[in-house]
Amino acid sequence: MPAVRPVPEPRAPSEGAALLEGAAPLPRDFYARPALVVARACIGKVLVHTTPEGTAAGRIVETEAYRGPEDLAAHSAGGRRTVRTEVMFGPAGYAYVFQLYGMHWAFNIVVASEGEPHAVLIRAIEPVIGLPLMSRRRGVAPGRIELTNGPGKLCKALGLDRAAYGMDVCGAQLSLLPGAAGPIGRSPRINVDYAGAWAKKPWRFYERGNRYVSVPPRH
DNA sequence: GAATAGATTGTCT
DNA sequence: GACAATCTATTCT
Repeated sequence: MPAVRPVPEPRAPSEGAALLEGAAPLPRDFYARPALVVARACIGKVLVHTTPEGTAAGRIVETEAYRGPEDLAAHSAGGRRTVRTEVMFGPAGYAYVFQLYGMHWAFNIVVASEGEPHAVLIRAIEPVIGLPLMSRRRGVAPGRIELTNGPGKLCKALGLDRAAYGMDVCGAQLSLLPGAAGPIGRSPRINVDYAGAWAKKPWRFYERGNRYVSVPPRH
């Protein structure tokens, strides 16, 4: 028996399909709120991305808030405004996608008000729709947590890359759908040790007990 | 289970 | 030219 974290079963495909039919995307004002509020509110919501290959979606189970220019862990630290960070300075509800380590992509949603370069990083999802598509993109069997338990992995699974930079997250191709969350935990953000005191802030949110959370929280 | 190294490229100094 | 909001395979214990 593998080691033990509580294991919610993945939603049945029928449940996912029903979810897709009924729900309207969360409106832009969902994102136009403080970063910590949105980061927490995103837990349990369903991130959906549709491409010519098909639709894939998952429940968000882990997020992090980034709040430049003060936050030294943010790419917008110190008000740094470049081609890469530009979208963060615009209105809420658009995608900030960046590449890291030369080969992985990470997906964020711009939040707060225009001119405030804040974003919420989506770090892990629990697959809900398009399991075969995600499995094919990742080269990982459906049902394995390695499908989507990390920022780079979920981007690959959902087909999110540079093409999604600046994309509207309130649109037909890319959106969040309503969803409920279980108990929510907090911890410091992952791999931002370079940010000094800012690295210690408990700005990571996750659904407690969800096996898709990328880095197992202590307790 | 834990620790390590290697992959690989856009972005910024 | 350095390095990154990571992932994987491999090599220990």
